[in-house]
Amino acid sequence: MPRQRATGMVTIRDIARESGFSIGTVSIVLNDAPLARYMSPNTKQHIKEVAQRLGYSPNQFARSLRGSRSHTVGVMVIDVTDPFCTSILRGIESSLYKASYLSNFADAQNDLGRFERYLEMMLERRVEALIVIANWMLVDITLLSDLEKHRIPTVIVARELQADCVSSVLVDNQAGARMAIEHLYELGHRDIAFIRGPKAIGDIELRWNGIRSFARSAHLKLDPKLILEMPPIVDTNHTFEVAQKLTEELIKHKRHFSALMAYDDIAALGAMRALTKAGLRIPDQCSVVGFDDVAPAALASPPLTTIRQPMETMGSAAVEIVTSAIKAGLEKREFSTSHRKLMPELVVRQSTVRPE
Amino acid sequence: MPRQRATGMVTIRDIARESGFSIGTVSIVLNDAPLARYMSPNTKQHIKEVAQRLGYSPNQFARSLRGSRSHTVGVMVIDVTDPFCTSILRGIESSLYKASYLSNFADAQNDLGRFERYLEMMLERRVEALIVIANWMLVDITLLSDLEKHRIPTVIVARELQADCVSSVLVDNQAGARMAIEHLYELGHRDIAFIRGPKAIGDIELRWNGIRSFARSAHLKLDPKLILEMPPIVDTNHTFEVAQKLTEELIKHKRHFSALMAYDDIAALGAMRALTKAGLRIPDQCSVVGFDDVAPAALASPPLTTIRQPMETMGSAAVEIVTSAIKAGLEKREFSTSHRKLMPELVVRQSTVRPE
DNA sequence: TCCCGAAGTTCGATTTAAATG
DNA sequence: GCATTTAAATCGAACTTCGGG
Repeated sequence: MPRQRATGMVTIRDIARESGFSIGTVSIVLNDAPLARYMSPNTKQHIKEVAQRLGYSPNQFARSLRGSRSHTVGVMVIDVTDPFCTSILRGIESSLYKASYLSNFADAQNDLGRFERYLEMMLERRVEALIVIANWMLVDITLLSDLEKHRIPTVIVARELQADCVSSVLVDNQAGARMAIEHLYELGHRDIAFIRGPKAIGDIELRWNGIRSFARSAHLKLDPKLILEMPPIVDTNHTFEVAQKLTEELIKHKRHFSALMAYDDIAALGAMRALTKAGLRIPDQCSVVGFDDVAPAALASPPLTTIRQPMETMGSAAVEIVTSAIKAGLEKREFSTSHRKLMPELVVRQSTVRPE
Repeated sequence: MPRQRATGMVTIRDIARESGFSIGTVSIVLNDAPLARYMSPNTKQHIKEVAQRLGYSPNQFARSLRGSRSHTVGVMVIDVTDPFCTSILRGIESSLYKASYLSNFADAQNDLGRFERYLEMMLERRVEALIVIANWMLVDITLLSDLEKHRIPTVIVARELQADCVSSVLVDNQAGARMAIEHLYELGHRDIAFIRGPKAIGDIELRWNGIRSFARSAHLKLDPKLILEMPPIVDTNHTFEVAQKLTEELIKHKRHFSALMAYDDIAALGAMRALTKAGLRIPDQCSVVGFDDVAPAALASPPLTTIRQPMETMGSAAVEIVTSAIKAGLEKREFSTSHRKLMPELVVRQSTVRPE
């Protein structure tokens, strides 16, 4: 009785039978293995043709089982809905593609339970590395031990992490914030309001540090009455509304300020809404600066001046780290974790202008 | 010489050796296979303990090779950077998670070459189904034959597709457009400008049809001078600018209109920029309506009235279709492709108001 | 000895048929 | 014969070894 296969897939056996050569020969030819050097061009040509004709596509399960490589990298996004995360994702996928890796994808949806379950699933599938695109969600440390145990190279993008067994890629938040306030200062603004981000998030605190350090060096006084504090824990879905509320209060109290700087773009857009609703014209009556350069920033009216995080580059950097770690692992070399800090960039658009 | 393993993973063999039972027994116990019914509770207990202690995690490659199931679904996004696509993606991932599938992810980046290469990679990895999240990019028909050949259930989300071997999920574009214009009409608008989408995209033409059919039924005259046509092929990255330009021209020609309706949110935001720059107040001097309800729509000032596509639901529907198709395949039942059309919803925000 | 190709082993888990007390 | 357990075949590809000309 002829072999019966459940799947309609054509295997190396079929190629062998059809071409009249043995399985081994076919394997050698199709993989261009060293031994293929000694094979007659006719044989090679013929086998390749048959493979092409039958639409042969090697079974990765078999291959992976044998070689214990999956050619797959796990990519965990804390929130796919966040444009910041997706820009990084774009960079990651782009680089993975060039390196011929495919990704196992997971959207943690800001939920720690999901995060852990997905981690298990990725481990089961033997991903060769893991890239986590963070946002505000605090990533638990158990993650680290799990991965360390299995010797899977891991990178976290967009989050400062003290742990030493996980690599990281992030922007220089402090420098970025400094660039933003410096921009306002050079335009001539002295009465600047701030929306200060949630203190629970280390990265965002760094932005505040950048502001303070510039203020000190420029002898600029920061008026505490102009500093709006976001609650320590904010669901990112509410950033906009909370920022809007804070700004509305500020306006209601008739504080004077000629510019406003927010810890991220969404908060800046929330502030813009409050200003617009109050009848204030941007930028003539109030300049606004954000941080991130997320897509909606450029779509606002007026378009938002902001600090751009090189999101695609961050994604690519993460891939570079894991691919070299994988290579090192294959060659049994040691590979130490790396922590890359990239420079942001000031993008001047129409929401900032010299004060009247 | 004892067995030497490259990976540090513990296998079923280790459990067998450590527990003193055979490989088969261990497998039966750990999988709760039918035969496990006849096994002594002591044996089961013991084996499970050993597995637990050694931290056994079955090798999915081996499992998949044997069972020819990957428990993986391919998800191809034409553009991850598009917030419309990511909302659908959220729905897909959410449902896949519930069904215990993991996804192989690919971002085609609006590039047909990539699309095809990714298709190959997914085939190699034996995804059990494929979900494509479309946008404007025209998906080639070779895709279909490829998948049909391999009997992999496929769904396209957000695109009308004539082919019968691929399922589809999309919104009722015609009804949606009708809801939008009806909203303006009921507010009292009679001089309505339109930004009409690229004609090359069938779905978007349907929106225009919806408008025309309503106009006919309500005896509303559509002034050709108020109809702005997008060029037939627009890179989505330029939708905003092109829409802005068109609107600026309209304003320059001093045409009178009290409302403007765009074929999607990004175009609507482009129009809003043109209006704002011209000093026109929204909505007092001009109401604006979009389509999609993509994130930036709610963040604009004023927030945009629009037609919401149930994006997450669309993603879930796609997963439902493929999971039942997979189930049918396993049970060797026939499963016909389905084409689901979902209803959009009018979301009234502050960009529309009764005309002065 | 050189070249080409065949045969058999391995990877880890599942499952069937068979063997043990 | 029955209740338990196990050896052996299988999945598909890759690599090592071996043999014929």
